[in-house]
Amino acid sequence: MSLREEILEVSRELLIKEGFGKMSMRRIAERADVSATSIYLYFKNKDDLLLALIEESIENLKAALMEVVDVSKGLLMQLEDMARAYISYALNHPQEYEIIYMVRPEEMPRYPKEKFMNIRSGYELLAGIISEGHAREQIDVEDALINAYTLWAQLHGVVSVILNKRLDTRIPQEQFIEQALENIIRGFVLQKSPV
Amino acid sequence: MSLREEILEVSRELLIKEGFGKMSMRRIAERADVSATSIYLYFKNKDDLLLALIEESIENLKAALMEVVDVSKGLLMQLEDMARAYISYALNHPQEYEIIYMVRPEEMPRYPKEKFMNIRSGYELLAGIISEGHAREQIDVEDALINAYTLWAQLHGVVSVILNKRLDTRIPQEQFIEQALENIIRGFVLQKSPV
DNA sequence: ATGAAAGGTTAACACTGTTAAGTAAACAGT
DNA sequence: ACTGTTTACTTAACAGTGTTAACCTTTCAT
Repeated sequence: MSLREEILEVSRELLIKEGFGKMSMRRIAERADVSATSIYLYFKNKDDLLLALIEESIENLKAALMEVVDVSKGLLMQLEDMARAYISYALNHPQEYEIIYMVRPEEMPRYPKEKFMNIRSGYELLAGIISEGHAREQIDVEDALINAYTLWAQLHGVVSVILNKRLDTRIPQEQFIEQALENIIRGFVLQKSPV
Repeated sequence: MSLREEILEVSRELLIKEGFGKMSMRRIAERADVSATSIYLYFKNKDDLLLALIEESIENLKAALMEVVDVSKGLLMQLEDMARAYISYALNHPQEYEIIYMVRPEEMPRYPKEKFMNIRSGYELLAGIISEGHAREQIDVEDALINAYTLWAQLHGVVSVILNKRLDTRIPQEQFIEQALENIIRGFVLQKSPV
């Protein structure tokens, strides 16, 4: 295993087990048994390293979504499955999920859009399914890509509130998720033109 | 103006004008013309100061929502107005909005739930309106509070995607917002039992 | 007048990301 | 076999961070 790969592995482990706050260059270096500056031989800076982790996380998230894709199932069912898979992944891998939304383009001007475009590719998967649903005339949406984004955004909001511990203690998490899913799917799917 | 108030004011100005990254204790102190350690006379630590700013921001956000409340308007219209007000506030005061979701309870164990409960009071406003709509039988929801949270979560997701610059460059922001609003409101409002 | 409290200060600790300069081993060309 | 260069790494240092301990003054109450 190359040092670059080891740094990535150690970083990810540190991130997951100890949290983002503990993921410092020196700590990573220590666990990889090299000096802190060696990291800079393989990553331009911490954001660059973070970005590599983000890309891995996006891949994992995408893989988790892909797993539940089942074209035989019909659009509505498929969307719900994906939405549930999205939420499950986020709640089961909180740190991995959260770094995806942690690094900002404006805070790392050295990395222009291209990298973030790549990151966005997760949306394409969703857009593809929506498009397919449209083609099969199960749904009537103006623009599959926009709807993929709104769906994604809504799901992100739901998991974000939970992960940020902003959910009222009076509300059971399960019930919140079910209600949110119901609202989101309904709001999306009823674009189906009345046949 | 007390030093405590001045620290808050300077912090807010620094946060808004220079961004969260530039808001360091020493910089705040410099602008308030005191030593950095003086801040600790009025705030236990940086998170405590941040929490005070968050509370102010929540108040501002709530005030912005209150402004558009118009009970003569009917539930659907009112919800849409509030949703738009929420998005507008977030986009027009990005730094103020973002710190609301920045500090985490688990990262500041010294502040237990009580403070965050207070922060949550913004949701109550929304829940109130939904309850009222329910009372007037304009809507049939099982639990107004849960629905207030799901609505809030979805709105947060929408602004979050925009503020985090995760929106695909192919998608015009305006169009994204309109589509999201449409989906969110529809998903929520069609719980109205068919009369 | 004396003691205590209020409201500040300076110095220091243990961190952080990052850069510059240096070293030691491996390799290539003549 | 002796060069010169590249590769992979290190140490030392800079400038910054949040935070604590210890120390001054000034104000105030008894």
